[in-house]
Parts: sequence; structure tokens; C-alpha cells
Amino acid sequence: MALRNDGSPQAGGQGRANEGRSSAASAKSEGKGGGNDRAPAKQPQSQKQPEPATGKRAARSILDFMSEPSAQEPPQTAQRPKAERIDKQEASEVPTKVQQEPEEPPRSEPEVKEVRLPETYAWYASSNDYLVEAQQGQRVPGQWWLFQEETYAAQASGYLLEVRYDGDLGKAVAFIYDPSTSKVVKWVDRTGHKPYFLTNMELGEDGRPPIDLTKYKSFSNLAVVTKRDPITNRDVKLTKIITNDPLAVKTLRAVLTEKGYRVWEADIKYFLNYIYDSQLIPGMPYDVSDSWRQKEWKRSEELEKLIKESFTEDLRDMALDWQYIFEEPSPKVPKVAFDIEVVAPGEGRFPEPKEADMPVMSVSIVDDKGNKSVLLLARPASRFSGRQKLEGEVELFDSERAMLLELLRRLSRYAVVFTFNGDNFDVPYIYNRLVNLGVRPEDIPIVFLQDYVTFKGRLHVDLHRVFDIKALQSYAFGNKYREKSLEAVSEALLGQTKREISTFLNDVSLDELAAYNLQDSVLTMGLVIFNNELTWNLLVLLMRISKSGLEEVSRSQVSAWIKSTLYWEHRRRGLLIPSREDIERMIGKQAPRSAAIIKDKKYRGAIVLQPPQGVFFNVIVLDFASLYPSVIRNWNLSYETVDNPYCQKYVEAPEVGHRICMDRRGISSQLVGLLRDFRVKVYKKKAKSKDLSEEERIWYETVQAAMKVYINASYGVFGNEAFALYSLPVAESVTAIGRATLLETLRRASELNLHILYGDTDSLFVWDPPKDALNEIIKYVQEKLGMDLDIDKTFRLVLFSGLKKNYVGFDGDSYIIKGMVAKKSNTPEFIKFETADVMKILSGLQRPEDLEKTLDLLREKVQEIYTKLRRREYTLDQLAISVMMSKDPMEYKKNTPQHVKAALLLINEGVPVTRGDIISFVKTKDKVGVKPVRLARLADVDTTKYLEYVRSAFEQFLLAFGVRWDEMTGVKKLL
DNA sequence: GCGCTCTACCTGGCGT
DNA sequence: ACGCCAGGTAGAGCGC
Repeated sequence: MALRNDGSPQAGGQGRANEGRSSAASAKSEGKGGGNDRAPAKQPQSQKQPEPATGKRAARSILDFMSEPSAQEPPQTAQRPKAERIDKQEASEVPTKVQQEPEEPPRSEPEVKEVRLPETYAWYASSNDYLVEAQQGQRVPGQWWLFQEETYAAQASGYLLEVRYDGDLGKAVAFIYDPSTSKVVKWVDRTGHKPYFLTNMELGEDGRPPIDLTKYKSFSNLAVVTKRDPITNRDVKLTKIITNDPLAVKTLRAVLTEKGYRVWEADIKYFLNYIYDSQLIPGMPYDVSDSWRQKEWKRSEELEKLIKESFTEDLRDMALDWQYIFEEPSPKVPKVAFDIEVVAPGEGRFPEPKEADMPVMSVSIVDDKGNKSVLLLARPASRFSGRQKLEGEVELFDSERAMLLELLRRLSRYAVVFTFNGDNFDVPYIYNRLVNLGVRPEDIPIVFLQDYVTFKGRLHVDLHRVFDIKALQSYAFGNKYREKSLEAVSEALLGQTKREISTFLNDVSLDELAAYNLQDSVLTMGLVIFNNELTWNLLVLLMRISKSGLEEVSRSQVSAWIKSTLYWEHRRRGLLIPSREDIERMIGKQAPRSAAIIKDKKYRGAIVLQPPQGVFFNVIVLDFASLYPSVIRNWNLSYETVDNPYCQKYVEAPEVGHRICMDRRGISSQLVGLLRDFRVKVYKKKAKSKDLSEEERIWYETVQAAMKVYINASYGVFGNEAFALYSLPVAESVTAIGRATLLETLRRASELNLHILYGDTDSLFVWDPPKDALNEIIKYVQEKLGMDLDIDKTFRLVLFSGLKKNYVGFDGDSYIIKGMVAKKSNTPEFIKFETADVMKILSGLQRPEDLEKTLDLLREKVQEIYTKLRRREYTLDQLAISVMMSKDPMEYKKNTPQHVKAALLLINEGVPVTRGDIISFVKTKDKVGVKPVRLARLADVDTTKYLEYVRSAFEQFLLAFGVRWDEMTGVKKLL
């Protein structure tokens, strides 16, 4: 995200409704059209020869830039309506704004103040031989030229980072990072691989197909192949239709289905097909010339021994194949992050990448070695205030074009470019802007691919999309961030925030602009490399597991990763990848066999035991290690093993009665089981091993986390209709077996006289258990159910409110709080920090005798909060309730919830609000009942509503003590 | 992916 | 026309 043009002085604290707005939500809602939207919007405006943007001119007069194409007025027709809107906006702002400069210079004759530069700031290109553009088709030896002919190496050695399809060459191109030169090398396929798909159309005796395909230009040739059908477990002979162009797959597929033939493997992206057929593992090192050869991959004798000893036979060979990808170190590639700031078309309005009609005024660049630089555009009236201490190298440009070309030149030194929202904003903006400034499109090293934007000779990772990946958000980053804005993510993960700006971004001084702009790149790079390159290493590991390139893995959800791994495994084993219909037909028409408890859900989920109400000392929490993945492993669950009529031997899933095939190993069961065992048996232990160095432990912790992300999602995808291998019977069997497992453990626990207080899905809370009974149940579960039951937590004390998913556990000085009001993100800040105080009081509860004393302290605390509320001692920000808009404001048809009411008030004020925005509001006494924080005053606040809020928050604690709220002395008087 | 809780909103019945 | 109440639903956010 480049621009945060919030004019409000308290932008940091209160302007939250605006943040992250231009990002994921819009990209998603665009769906398939997203790619087109970002596509180049403009052709070069005229044939007029662009003036060379040389440093020499810059040095002579920085005022020359007024005649640059950048200063050209856009066509009147496009400009007119916008101008009107700007005026309106400004008019409404006037009364609330302190007028700082009474005289606005008229637009037609901008008054240009002289830019005075401190000596230390380097001028852009003080040398005069700095040509950024070469003549068409002409290379200038020894100089960089923007128009670089695409160069490809005949051989390459290094880490495979990506495979793309190059339409001009009609071939796959691999991007390989060579650590010896620190460069990305492009290698064009020399193995002769071509796009294809499979069909059941048989060839005649003459070897000719019944349809003449030669009339299609992109048709190449035919072949007959044998594949094993994973459903029938029989070999099938199919015709392979080979084309010259991936697009032709679509055309020819339509021709065949039209004639009633069936097709397979026609909707796999070509570059993935290439990876699968060549059995490549992105993220691993290779030598390639005429063919692919694995380099010497790191392996560990010790690991190999461990696999042979502790993995079951059905997983052993696969584990031996897979071991390398977790041991091979992650490539240390040169990384860079950049961010641009664009002149805003008005306060509260964002520049449009499609138009790119506003100048880019600043560019910041930060690399992983800590090099920082800012390129600034000298604009009329822009100046350095001298008040801001600047970090890194700051350079001033008179030419916007030269500045942008310089950015591209610098990016070309790195292998991977990171942005935050670069897919939707920065990169397409730069492209369209350069076109507007007269640069020929073919000279700009930016390419628009199907659903993202990247660079010709290097890779682009948009972190906005990475942090939007739900499985990473929850399993790798522990749900620490809710919003996916640069601000929210970096605050949660780095503990750092964006810089605040003193006024509307267009008007800030150059040094303040530079500092603000730089911080965004610093944060972006920080998110990649914090915690020993956690994010980068996760991406590398996920590439290796999912068998997809960096750009692909960083832009797809976990279901695409799992699909990709499974497809790769199908190819490895010579299995036909089934179509959706194949699976549907196999399962047959069947309704779910377990009724969901919640309406609108498809099938039944987990068991949640009714917890007691009260205070319990000495509670042990047992929990199944990866329950669902273990179920998938133990019960051979896979799309082709559940309800498969071609099966001989089967077992029945409890309760739901699905027939699970035991003839052969199910492919997803094997994959999930493999990762589950690697995680539980090897890498969780390695991550904690004292025999290893700190660095090694961190790496194994990342390995463990990557597996967790993967296997935890594996159950969910089978219940998601969008998943290519969707199977409701699989999902339904997983939860049914999970329930049976918990119930059986519960039964055995009662035989052993263990007192189970509570349990949810895969956990059991045991009250003061004897050691041997505990060992006994763990042993039983291991031997009879084949599951690992671990002691997850030991609580000195647990408070149960009596509600499910709602408790507090204390262990030493720390505590865990679950589900309570005080924990929710939409709870006002003052309740959260008062809760922290309450927790301190509760931590003093060491023995049962302390109960009375603790209750007294609680009463005092509640009274104190009440008093503070009535005296209005909390600030608006502390009282704010923040709720996310899950839909666009106009989509709320049935109800108008409070946060939507607040959002509508904001819209009234001209503040845009869309899906994904977080609305901060307070409860007020007026008719509407709510007000956005930025529009409210402390006097508007409805105190009684907040007293209610406090009651509901703390009642949950009191319930544990068996005290009802209104029974609390002293409190009664206040209500 | 499903299960659970909470608040606010909406609706319909009833009484004034 | 309005208020009160009960019961159902929408919407959000959590737990696993």
C-alpha cells in the first residue's frame, strides 16, 4: 500500500476505517477479471520523441521538469468530473481546517519556490554520462540500458525458484538462483516439453483420430499413453493431445467435449504441468542444461536412521524420498523491498493505477542487507524542512521518468522484489505511469501475468497476498493480526508501525515524505526477514512441499498447495488425475449422513463437552497430537478410498458408515500421514533439541510450522467444494472418527476413575489425576487407537464460567484466557486493560483459602471501573469498539448492525468505506446510538451502555465463583 | 471445516 | 400509534 492520504491530524489513532482499503477485498471481488484490470491501460500517447532524461539536465535546472511529459495536463474530458469532486471535498473541509497559508497560488501559474538542498543530499546523476535509455535496438557497452534483450542461459546451476510460460518463445522458462553469482538465471526449456491433455477418444486402426485436429493451428501431435486410474485401480489407455500453446488446450478440449469425449488434466496451469512432468521441486538446487539433474542434496545419516526405525512401512519409502527438502538450507537470495508515494488526486482519494495520471513523488528502496535509499521528485513548492533526520541515501530528481527508471534499474540488482500490495498498486502504477511519460511498453521490464504483476528478469512477492493466506495467518502467525494492512501486520509481527505524517501527504516537506516513504519499505523488508527470515523460509519450505514456484505459492491459498502436491504425486506414480466428475460419480448421489448441529452447515463436526461452573485446582489438559491428520493417516482416508465401489476389503467409519477401502494405501492419507509423522516424530523434537545450535533450532521450528500449516488444513479442504479433490464422505468420516476417538477415550477415562471436567474436539481437562491413571490412559490411546495423547498443559487453577469454549487457566504467573469477552478484538480497550488488572488479582489465588480475599479485591476493582466510567475518565479511543465490515455497506440488506450504522455516518462525511475495513465507534445517547470515533466527542458517550458492557465482561469471571453480578454488594447500588 | 456465544436487530402478538 | 415482550435471525468473532 503506497498511499495513506488521510488528512486527519490523528490519522494514526482514529482514521482506522480507511486502512487497507484498496487491497485484498477489491482484488478478490474482481475474480477472474482482476488480471485484466491491472493490464496496461494506455498506449504511448504520441509518437513524439521522448526527451532523454539525463542527469545533466537535472543538474542544470530543476525547474525544467515543468515541461516534462509528467506535467502535461491529462485530457480535459477525463479531468473535468474529478476536478469538481475535489472542489466539493475541499469546500466541506474548510470550516474544520485551520487555514495555514491564506493565499493559494492559482493553478495556472504555480509559484515555484527554490529548492534548497543540504550539501549532504546527493544530486541525482551528477555525472553527465548517465543514460538511462538506449537507442532502440542499440546496446551501449558498459552502460545500463533499460531495454534489455531477454537473455537466457543454456545451462544453469542453483536453486529453482519459479517456472513461467513465455508466450513469445512458446516455452517454459525456469528462474534459477545461482548463489555463486548471486543472480537469477533464466533457462528456456530444452527438454522439448509441450502442453497437453488426455482424452478417451481412441485412434483408428490407421492411427488417426476420428476428428481432424490438424486444422487447428496450435495442434502438435498425438500419443497413446497408459495411466493407472486411482479409482478403479486399473490401467487405462488414453490419447494424449499435444499442442504448441497452452491456450490451445482450452480450444481443443472444447472441441472434444463437444463431440462427447471425456478429457483429463486439461485445467492444470502449464508451468505446473512442467514441474510435475519433470518431477521438479521448486526451492531445491539443480543443474540444468539439456536435462534436469538434482545437485547433491544435503542429507543426514541420523535422520535416515530415524526414518527407518520409527516410520511405519507404508510411509518409509516416501519419507526417504522426501527427507531432503527439510534438510537442505534455504537459499540466501538478495532481496529488495520498495514502495512508492503518488500525489493524491484529492484528500481521502486514491490514485488509480489504471489511469496513472498523478505523478509519483517518492520512491523508497530497502534491501535485506540494510541498504536504504529514497528517490524524490522535485515538485513546485516542495522543499526540505530540515527538521527530519534522514536515514539512508536520498536523491532528488527533476524528472519523474528518470526517477522511475532509476528505480527499475536498482531493482534489477536483486533476485526477488517484495512489495506490499504491489500487485494491485505499485507495480501496475509504475508501468502505466512510464507509458504515460512516453516510455515504450516493450522497454518496461514489467509483465502482467494471469493474476499478478511481476518483473521480467526477477521475481515479485506481494506480501499483502502472503499475509492474506488464511492458513498462514492462523497456523504460522497465530492470528496475531486481523487486518491485512501493512500497518496492522507489522505492528503485530514486528512491533513497529508506519510513520505518522503531519498533514495531507501532498503537502508534507520532502524530508518528511522521504522518511514516511522509507518506513514503508523498511516494514515490508522487515516482514520478510524478521525472526531469522521466518517468512522467507516458510515460503521456501512451502514451495518444496507444494511443488510450486515462489510467485505461485505466495499468491494461492492452502487448498491450491495441497492440490499441487497431490498432482505431483499422481504424476510420480503414473496415476491419472481424476476429474471432479470422476470423484462425484464414484461417490454417487448421497446426502450427508450426519446432521450438522448448526443450521446451514453440511455435516456434523466435533464434540464439545459441557463444562462445569466453578474454580478447580490442579487441572491437566490432555490433547491428541494432530487429531484429524492422525485420523486421516490411521484410517486411510483419501478421495479414492472412501465409498469406492471398486474396493474389495473395507472398514466402516463409525456413526456415518462410510466404507473405507483397505485394498491399498490412499494417496492423501499417505501424504498427510507422512507430514504428520515428520512433524510429530522428527521436527517438533529437533526444534527443541539442546544438541543443536540456535540457528538450526529456528530452522527446524520453521519446518515444523510449515508442516503444521499444511496438515491442519488437510481436513478442511476435503469439506470445501472449491477443492479439486472435494469429497464430503472424507470430511464427514474424519469428524465422525474424531468424535468416536474422543468418546472412547472418555469411556476409558471413566473406567480409570479420572475426573474429566471438559473437552473440545481433541482435548480433555482432567481434574487432579493420579499419575499412574494418566499414564494408563495415554498408553491405552497409543495402543488401542494408534494416537498420541500428550500432556499439553498443567494448570494450577482453572476458572470455568460454565459456558463452552470459555475458561481461564493459570499456570505459575502466566495465564491463558479463552473465548471470554475480555479477549475479543471488538471489545473496547479499557475493558481489555482492566481485565489485565483483574487477572493479576486472580493470579493471587494460590489456594482455596484465598477465595474470599480474591472476591473482595474483585469487588473493589469493579467499583473503581464504574467510578472511572461515570466520571468519564476513559478516552474515546479506550471506549472504541472496532468491528470489521464483512461486506460492502450497501450489501447489508436484512439488518443494519451498529458498526454499519457508524460506517454510514462516515460515508456521509465523504469517507469511503468498503469490505474488510474496521470501523471504530462508540455508543452514544443520540437516536442512532453509535458514532464513529473520529466524529464523536466524549460528551456524546452513553455511560450506562458501557456499564452494561463491563458487567457482561466480568460476569464471566464471577460465574466461576458462583457469584451473580447483582449479588455483588456495592455494585447493586450503582445499577 | 463445524461448534458456541454474544449483541443487536427484526417481527409479531398483545395491551394501552 | 406506540411500548413492551418473547422468540428468531444476522453478524461477528472466537475455539479447535
